[in-house]
Amino acid sequence: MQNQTLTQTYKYAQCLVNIAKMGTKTFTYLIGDTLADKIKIGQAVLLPFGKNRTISGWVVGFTNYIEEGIKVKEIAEITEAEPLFDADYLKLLEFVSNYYFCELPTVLKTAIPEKFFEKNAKKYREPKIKNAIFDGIEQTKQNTLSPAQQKVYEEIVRINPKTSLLYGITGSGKTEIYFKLIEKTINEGKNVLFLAPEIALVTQLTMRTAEKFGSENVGIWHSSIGEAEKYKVWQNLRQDKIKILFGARSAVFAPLKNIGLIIIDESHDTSYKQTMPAPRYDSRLVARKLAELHGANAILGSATPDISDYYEAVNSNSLFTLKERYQGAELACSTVIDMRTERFEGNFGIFSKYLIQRIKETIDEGHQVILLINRRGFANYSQCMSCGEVVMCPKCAIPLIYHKQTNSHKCHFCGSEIKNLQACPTCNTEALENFGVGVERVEKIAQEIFEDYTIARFDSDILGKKNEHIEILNDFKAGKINILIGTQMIAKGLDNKNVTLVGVINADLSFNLPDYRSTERGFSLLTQVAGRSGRGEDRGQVIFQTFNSENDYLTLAKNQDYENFYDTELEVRDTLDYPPFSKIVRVILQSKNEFRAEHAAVEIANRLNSYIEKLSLSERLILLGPSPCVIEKIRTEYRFNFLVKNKLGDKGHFTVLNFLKQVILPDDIKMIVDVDPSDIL
DNA sequence: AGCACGCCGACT
DNA sequence: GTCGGCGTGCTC
Repeated sequence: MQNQTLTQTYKYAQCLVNIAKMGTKTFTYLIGDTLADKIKIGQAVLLPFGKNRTISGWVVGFTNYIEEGIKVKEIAEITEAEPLFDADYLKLLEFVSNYYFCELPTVLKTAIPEKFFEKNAKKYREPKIKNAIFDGIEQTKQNTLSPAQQKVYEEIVRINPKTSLLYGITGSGKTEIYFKLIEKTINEGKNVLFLAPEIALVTQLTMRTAEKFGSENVGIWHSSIGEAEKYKVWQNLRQDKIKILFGARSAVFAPLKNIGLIIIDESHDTSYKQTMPAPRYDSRLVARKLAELHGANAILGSATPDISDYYEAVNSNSLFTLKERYQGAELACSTVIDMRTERFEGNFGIFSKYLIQRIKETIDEGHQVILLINRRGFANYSQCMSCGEVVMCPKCAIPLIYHKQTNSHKCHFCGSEIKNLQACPTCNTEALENFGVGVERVEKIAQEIFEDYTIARFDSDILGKKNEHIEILNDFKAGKINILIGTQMIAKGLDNKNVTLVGVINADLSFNLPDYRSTERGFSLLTQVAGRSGRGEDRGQVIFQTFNSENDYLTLAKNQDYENFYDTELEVRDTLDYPPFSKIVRVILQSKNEFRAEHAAVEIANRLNSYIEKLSLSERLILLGPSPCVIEKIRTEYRFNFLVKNKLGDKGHFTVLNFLKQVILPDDIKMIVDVDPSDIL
């Protein structure tokens, strides 16, 4: 890519055009005399295109060379005085485009506010923005670090790896270390990017940071920030007016300047990876690339690190460990309750006698309870007691799940909803029964058992109502709610010192998905939710209910023993050639026609296989499949997939992608390439 | 994405 | 003969 300061010596600009189907192809335009010293990389421009058409585009390079037979046109005008991004930023987008197998304009669309894509960029009006979350915030004094925190902080500074992994058990006070590092970075005159896995956590952290560093220095960037505000923040970032930027996944693309430190909190969280739509990027990897471009440091922090991150840290002397809880709190003690014994003794309910007793005792002592049931809705599936059919989504190959709150059957994949379903869709008999346990059923039964206590539910179905989830969390923190029942959403970030009991209604749910990462996710979820208990002065307890008390992973989660979990899991990954011993590229072929999807998958997999054989790379590029996806149909599209396990690093990666690049498919078959997939359902 | 060019069927 | 169907291909 050409140096943007040398524009005067170039006659032509290479431009990306704002037309999705044109892909990454660039078009060469003449730079007119009036624009000669103004056009830089990242400039938004209007371009004459075809007959009688003007479209918007972006300058991505310069040249003096014109291919034969091409009649160049001249750039019509500049739509934004300042360039939107610089050459380094473009490198970041190109990295995403190349590594994640998607066109550059697709990456650009994810990265850049919509405002910059409007057909004929209109005059920009100053948006009215009220930063409500900063209201009433005043700067407060710094907290001091505990000796353990101080030691880790000093180690990180001394060893100074490009990427560090801060492994600290739940409640060990990783945030205090982040703040100390932020302070150091800012004192050195550099800026900080702070990523958190979801918006609620971003908001919490932003408030804490604004208190410490002043709200004028802090910015926010995530998908719920309005377009007008994003535009404004973008300009502020380009003018280097923001020192600390907080955000979720997409914030890696915010044009923060002069970055000295990138923090990725709860780095094990799968929401850092975008699965739909393309670009299917992992913001953790992009963040590391960004750090490299800025010469910055990156810090990953987690109580349950991603297996691959931990492996890498162990093998590169960049692992930093916090093993004690902050301010002397102890880890919760754990109890496993075997629900088979419970049934044998005549209790067929979803609450064990012990859990019921402990819930009552805990609340009567003035403490609070969290119950985890990792399943939305009321039940697991609805079955007709007349014909035996399970009610399925009309578009997807998964059961519809009854939701009591809305009196509807919902598909948890495509979101389609059937209201007030009385009779079986197959035989039309009114004999539907709900089987299995979801969060709504737990709520209903809890209301019956604990009728004197206040109970609230917290799951993604209440997120629709604007502020309800914030209100519930505030009420819970204020002690107005005795029992909070929720899905995995309650496992993240809740820091309520009065919670001393966490009950996991069905600990088995987390381990049994047909996916190589399901044990990792299950262990992480159980450890994280256990970490919500006993964060104050009083020791906490976690109760795991299970039908499979011999499950080794449950025992490891019970003991909150990440290191042993890591050793166990690493061995499994090694034998099966899964990450970190390989990198995975997943290829999905989908079509409304089942046979054609399957045929395409078989065809492409076969051709890829012989391609790999021809290059004598079969030992290190291992194909798995093709086979129907675990979820065989989504939104009426049939899905087949195969995996490529790559043990050859970048060379293997681009060998596979280069092969896939030249695959041509008919319109009715789509190919989805998911690099480093977060699940393989 | 648009828009032109192009090569076959049914109409005044 | 010619009006118009939308398949194919190009746009710096």
